[in-house]
Formats: sequence, structure tokens, C-alpha cells
Amino acid sequence: MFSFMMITKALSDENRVRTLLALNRRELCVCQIIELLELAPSTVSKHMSILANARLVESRQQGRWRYYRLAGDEAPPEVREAIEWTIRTLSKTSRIKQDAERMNEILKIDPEVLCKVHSKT
Amino acid sequence: MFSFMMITKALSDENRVRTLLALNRRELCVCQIIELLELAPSTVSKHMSILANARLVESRQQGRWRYYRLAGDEAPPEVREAIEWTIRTLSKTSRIKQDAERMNEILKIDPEVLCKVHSKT
DNA sequence: ATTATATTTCGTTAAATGGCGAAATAACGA
DNA sequence: TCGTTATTTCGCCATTTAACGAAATATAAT
Repeated sequence: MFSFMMITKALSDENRVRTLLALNRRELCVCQIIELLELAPSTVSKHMSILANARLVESRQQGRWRYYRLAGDEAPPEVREAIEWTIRTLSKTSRIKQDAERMNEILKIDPEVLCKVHSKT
Repeated sequence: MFSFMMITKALSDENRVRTLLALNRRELCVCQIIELLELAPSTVSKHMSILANARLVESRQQGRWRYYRLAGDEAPPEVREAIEWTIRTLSKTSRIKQDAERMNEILKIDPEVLCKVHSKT
């Protein structure tokens, strides 16, 4: 029950759900997620830790960057099922398609450049 | 996206999730749900309207009583999938089994009696 | 070593949420 | 009709949550 509630609470925020969809089929570094959501780095970091505590995402650190990805097949079934339900339900919606287009633009930018922008403002 | 968020917000409260599980395979009248959750009638009513707005439950009025049930097959697929995921994930958990036992006792009580208890206290 | 950079942690604030009781509403029974 | 009863609506309070900026931490580059 506890872990189920962690999942539903994690999914009850729109920005976190958008992030999950953005992670569909690819890893993203935190600064790319910041750019997508247009939120403060500290806010995005909090969101990512909520998703990670629910086990919906995993991460790896590479140098100064941390990359997040969706939980893999080794995750508990309720987690996998939640991810699949979320993607199945939302991937065709206009909001998520918009995000996907914007993410295509973001992916063209060198992450190095992207990060610097955030620290300046 | 909006209706998806309605569902995840509805599922992000433990009392609402317990209610969904209690509704598995049977209708319940509001006073029976009040008895299960041990919350004020007004609180339970609010919870039920959140579940109903998310389309996770439907209701019918019979005399002074309102009966709630899980959404049927005519509900949108994301709703059915959410319900199935929830039941599949939680029906074996100790909390929900406890609730099921308690519900067996509650079902033995005449709803007439049950309701009066709530108005008195 | 020192500086720059990426992310997280902490403290604060505003808004949302869950709880209650009182009052309103709706339906039954005398 | 009038009172009783089941549920909902409303207003209030306490708690939680999402947001931010500042400070802390960790890593890379000079």
C-alpha cells in the first residue's frame, strides 16, 4: 500500500507526468528537463527525487551531469504497469505531443550550453 | 491530460483508494463507507465526489440512500485500466484484507441502523 | 589549489488538500 | 404538513505541497 501511494502521489502532479513522458525511450539530463518544464533547478530536482522514491525513474551520474531514465524491467510490476498505463493514456494527447516537439529542439542544443543558461538567470 | 490528472489525484489519497477496493464486486451505500473509513459524513461525501468526478465510480440514488459502485465497462479505457491496476496491485495487501474483513462485519448490520449511528454522534 | 559548473538541500511562502461541524437539501414516514 | 433521516454544501482550520532563492555539495577544468 505504501509503495502504491508513493506512485499515485508521484503521478498526481502534471509536471512530473510530463517528465515521465519525456523520458519515454530516452535518458535525459536534469538541465534538459529544467528546460522542458521551465522551472527552477531546485524545483525540478525535488520532482525527480519524488519520481525516484516512487521507483518510477532511475538515474546515473556521469561527471557533473545526472541522467534520468524510466524504471526498467527489474522494477516492481506495479511500477511498470503505472508507467505503461501513463504512456498509453497520454502519448497521443496534444500537451504531450507539444512537449515532444519542444524536446526535439532541446535535444539539438549542446547540454553544456543549456546548463550555463540556468545558472546565469 | 486533464482527465488523467483527475484520476491520479483521486488515487493519491489512501482513504479514497481503500474505498475503491471496498467497492470491488459490490455496491455500497454512503453510510457503509463512512463506517469503514471512520470519517465524518461530510468528509466521505467529498471523497466520493472526487472519485465520481474522476469517473472512477458511479452512483444511483435509492430513496434516502445513495449507492456507489465502480465504473463499468462503458467508462473510458484509462479509467478501467486505473481501476484494474489498483485492484490488481492492492487486493492482496494486509491493509485491504483487513478492510475486507471489517466490511464483512459492516454488511451484517442493517444500513438503517448504521446511518442512525452517524447522525447521533 | 582555485574557480566554475551541475545538482541537491534547506528555509520560506502561497496555494491546495483533507479534516470537521453547522447549515442546506432531498426524500421518507407519521 | 411536519418532523426525521441521509447526504451534500459551505466555511473554517491544520497540514501538505509546489514553487523559489540561497547555501551546500560534488565534480570538472584551469
